[in-house]
Amino acid sequence: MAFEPFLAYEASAGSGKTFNLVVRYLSLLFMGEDPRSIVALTFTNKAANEMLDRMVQTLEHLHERGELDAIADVCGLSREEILSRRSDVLRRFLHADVQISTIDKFFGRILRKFALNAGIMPTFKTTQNHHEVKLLERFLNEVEVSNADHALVHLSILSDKRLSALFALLSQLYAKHKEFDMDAFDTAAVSEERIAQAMDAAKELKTLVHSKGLSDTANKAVEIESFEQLLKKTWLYQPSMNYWVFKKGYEPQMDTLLEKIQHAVLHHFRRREALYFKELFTLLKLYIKSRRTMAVQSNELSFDDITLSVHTLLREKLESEFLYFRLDSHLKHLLLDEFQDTSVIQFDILRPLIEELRAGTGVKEKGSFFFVGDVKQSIYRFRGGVSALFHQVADLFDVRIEPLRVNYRSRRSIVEFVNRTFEGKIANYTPQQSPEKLSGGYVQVGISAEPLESLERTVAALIDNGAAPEEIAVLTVTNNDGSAVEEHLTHLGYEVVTETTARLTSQRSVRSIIEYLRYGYFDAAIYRFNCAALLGVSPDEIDRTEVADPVKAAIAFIRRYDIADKSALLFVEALRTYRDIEAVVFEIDRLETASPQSDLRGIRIMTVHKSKGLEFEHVIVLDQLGKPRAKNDPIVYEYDGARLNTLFYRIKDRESLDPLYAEALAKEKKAAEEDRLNALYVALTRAVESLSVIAKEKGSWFEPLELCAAEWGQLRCSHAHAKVLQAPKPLIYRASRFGRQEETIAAPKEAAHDYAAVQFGTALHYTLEMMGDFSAAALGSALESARNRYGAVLRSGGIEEIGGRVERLMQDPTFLALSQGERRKEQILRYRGSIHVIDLLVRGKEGWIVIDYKSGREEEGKHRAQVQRYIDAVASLSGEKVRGYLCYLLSSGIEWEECL
DNA sequence: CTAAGAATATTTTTT
DNA sequence: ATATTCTTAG
Repeated sequence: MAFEPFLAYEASAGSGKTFNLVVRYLSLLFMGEDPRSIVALTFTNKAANEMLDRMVQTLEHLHERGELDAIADVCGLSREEILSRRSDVLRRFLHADVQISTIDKFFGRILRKFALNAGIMPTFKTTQNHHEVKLLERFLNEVEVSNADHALVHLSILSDKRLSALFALLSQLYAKHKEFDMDAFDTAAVSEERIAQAMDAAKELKTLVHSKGLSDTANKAVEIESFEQLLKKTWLYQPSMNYWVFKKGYEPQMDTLLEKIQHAVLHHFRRREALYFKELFTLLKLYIKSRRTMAVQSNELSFDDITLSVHTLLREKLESEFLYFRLDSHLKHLLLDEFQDTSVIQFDILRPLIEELRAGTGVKEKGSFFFVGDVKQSIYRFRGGVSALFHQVADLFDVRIEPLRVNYRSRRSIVEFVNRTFEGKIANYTPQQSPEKLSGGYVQVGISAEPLESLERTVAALIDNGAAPEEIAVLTVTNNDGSAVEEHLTHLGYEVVTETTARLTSQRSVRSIIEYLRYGYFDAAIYRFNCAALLGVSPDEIDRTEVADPVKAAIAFIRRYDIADKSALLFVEALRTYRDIEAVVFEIDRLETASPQSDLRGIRIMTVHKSKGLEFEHVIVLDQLGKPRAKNDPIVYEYDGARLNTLFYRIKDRESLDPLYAEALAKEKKAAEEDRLNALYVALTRAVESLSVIAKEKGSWFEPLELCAAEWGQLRCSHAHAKVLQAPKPLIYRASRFGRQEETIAAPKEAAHDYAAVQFGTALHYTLEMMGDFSAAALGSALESARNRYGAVLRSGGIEEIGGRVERLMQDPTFLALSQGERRKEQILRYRGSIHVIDLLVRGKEGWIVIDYKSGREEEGKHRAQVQRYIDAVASLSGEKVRGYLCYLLSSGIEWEECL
C-alpha cells in the first residue's frame, strides 16, 4: 500500500488509536524522515507520555511487536529491511528534539519563540488559575477609568446577576470572543413603547375576560399590575386562550389580543437582548484589556491567554507565511490525536500550517497530515471542542477517513453490550467487531435505590473473585460523587486512589486551616463558622488569634484539633513558601500542589471525563448521586457545524414567543444530549474484563440508554494483567527530596528574568546541539544555523559571543578530560515517568559523566537539582557510577561545578 | 382531574 | 435558574 500523505482514522473506543498513531509516526521515521520534522499533538499530558513511551517500547522490541507488520505495510518496505534499520532509527529518535506534546504546550512553545512580537516576556509561566482577586481589582479599575460603571450597574440589574457570576461569564466569553463580532449589537435602547403596547393590550384583554362572567380564577389570571407580573403569567406563553378556565367564554378577539401582547413582549425581549449584549461587550472589551495587562504584569499566562495570543500573532498581526516558516522551518508532518476535541480557534491556528503542508509553498516541501479521533467520544464541548470539525476538516483537505471497527480492548460480552446499548441512540453508530480471541467478559446492570450500597456489594464481589484493588476503577459523573465514593469505600477499609480530590487545598483538614488563618486575618465571623463546620465543632470553640507566622499558627491549630493527616502536614510545608499571612490568605486558593497520593495501591476513583483514553480490568460506572444541574448559562450559542452563528440572551419562556430563539435552544438541547450520550459511551467502553453499571431508579444519568437490570457472561478475574509497580522507593525518595531542598534554599534569589539572557542561553544550547563533533568546522556550521534561527532576536554580536564561548569550551582542559569517551548529545532518558534531556552524556572509563551547559549562574540551585536528577536517573538505569557537572560558559571563561 | 402559582430543594465535565 | 411538590380553584 502506498503511503497516504493526508489520512484520518475514525477510531472507536479500544480500536487501537495509539497503535495507529505510533505506526504512522514510526513509519515516517523508517521512510527516512527527520524526527524533528514531525509534530505529534495530543490533548492530555498522559496521552503524550503514553505515546512517547509506546514509541520507545516499540522500537526497542520491534521484532516481537504487532506494529512491525503495520509499519511494513505503510512504508512499503519488507520486515527485514525495517528491522535492519531499527537501531539507526531508534538512535535518531532518541537523539532528536522529539516534538510529541499537548496542543497547549505546542502553542506555548510557539508563543515563547515569538513572545517579543506579541509583547510578552518569553519567560512567562503558565497557570491554571488566574489571580482572581487581582484581576477583579484591575477590571473594576478599568471600568471606572473608562466610565463604564453604568454598563456594569445596568447589566447587574438587567440580568439580576451577582458580580461573580458576571465575571465568570466574561471569562467564558474571553475564550470565545474571536468567534463573534462584538460590535454587532451597537444600536438599541430599552423600548418603553413595547412595554406600553403590551400593557394596553393586556388591559383590554382583562376587560374582555371580565365581561364574560367567568370564574374567579379566570378573572384573577388576567389581573395585571405591572409588566413584570405580566411576564409571569402562564397564559402569555400559550398558543391560544381557548383552554382551561377561559374556554367557557372564549372568543377569537381574545387570541387577537394575546397575539398583540406576545408580539410586543417578543420585541421587548429582543431589545433587552441587544441592550444586554451591548453593555456586556463594552465590559468584555475592558475585561480583555485587564486580562492582557495582568498577563504582562505578572508574567503568567493561562491556557486561554496563550491560545488567543498565538492566534492574534499568527492570524492577525504578522505576515503568516514568514512566521510559519520561522515557526519551524523543517516541520513537515503533523499528527493530531483526539481531533474531535479541537476547538475552533485551535484549528484556526493550525490551518495555515496544514495548507502549507498540502500545497508545498515556496518555503516548504510537501508534507503530510494525519489525524485520529472519534466523534462519539467528544465530551469537551463546554471547553470549546467542536466535534463537527472532524468531518469538516476531512472535507476541506479532501482527507480519506478510514474507520477502525475492531475493538481490541474489551471482551466480547462488553463489546456486544455496548453495541446493543448505543445502536440507534448515537447517530450513525456502527457496531464494533470483537476478535475471536477476546471472547468472554462480564457485564452487569443493576438498578438500585442505594447506589453506594450497590457499589459496596459490587466491589466486594470483585475482590472475592480475586480481582486486585488496583484493577478496579469506579467512574463517577462528578468530582463530588468521587469524593463520596472515596469516603464510603475508605470507611469500609478499602484503599483507594483518587484523582478527583487531587488538590491539596480541597482536603478537609487543609480547608479548615485556611479558614482558620482567614479568620485570624480578616476577623470576619463567616470564616469562623466555616472552620467550625469543617471540624464538626461548635463555633465557640474556635478562638481567634492575630496570626504573625502562618506556619506556626497552622501547626498549633493542627495540634489543638488533632487533624494531623498527610495533607495537613504537606500543607504546612507549602505554607513555608509564602512571604507572610497576607500572601497566604489572598493567594492560597491558587496553590496547585496535589495532595499526597498515599501510593498507587487501591481502587481507582475518577470522573468519566478523566477516564477518557484509559482502560481498566474491571470498571464500575456509578450513577450520579446528586441531581443533575440545571442549565443556567445566560448565553445560548448557536453553532452551525463549527461556525458560531448567533448569540442569544437566555430569557425564561422566551422560546414560546421567539421561533429563532426556540430553534437555537432546541439545537443547544440536542447538543447537550449528545454530550451526555458521548460521556456514557466513554464510560461504558473503559472496561477490559468486566463492566458493572449501577443506576438509580429515578432521575438516572443512564436514562437515555433505557437500561434494564440484567447480567451477561461470567465474571472471571485473572491476575495476568495486574501490574505491580514496585519502584525502589527509599532510594528515590531521598534523591528527589535532596533536589527539592536545594531548590528551595536557592530559590529566593530567583533572578529577574532577562529576555536577552534567556534567548542567548537558548541559542547557545542550540549551537552546541547542532555541532556534529567538537571541531572548528562543526562550530562554523552550527553557528550559521543558530544565526538563522536566533539572529533576529539576539543583541548584535550575540552569535560571535556564542562562538567565542564554545571555542573556549573546546580548548578547556577540564572539558577535554571529561569528554573523553563515547559522547551522546541531547540524550533523552525516561525515568520515573518523566523525560530528561541531558546536554552531554559521556561514557568514560570510570562510568558515566553528565554535563549540563549553562550560560549564566543566576539559578545555580535549580541547575544543581536538575543535574542531581539526571545523575539519579542514569545511575538507576545503568547501575553504574555517575558523575555530574555543571559547565558554565561565561563571558569571563569556562567554570565547572561538580554536583555530588 | 387539570393548570396555575407558591414553596422548596438542588446545583458538571478541564488542557 | 429549574425541576419537583404542594395547594387551591374550578
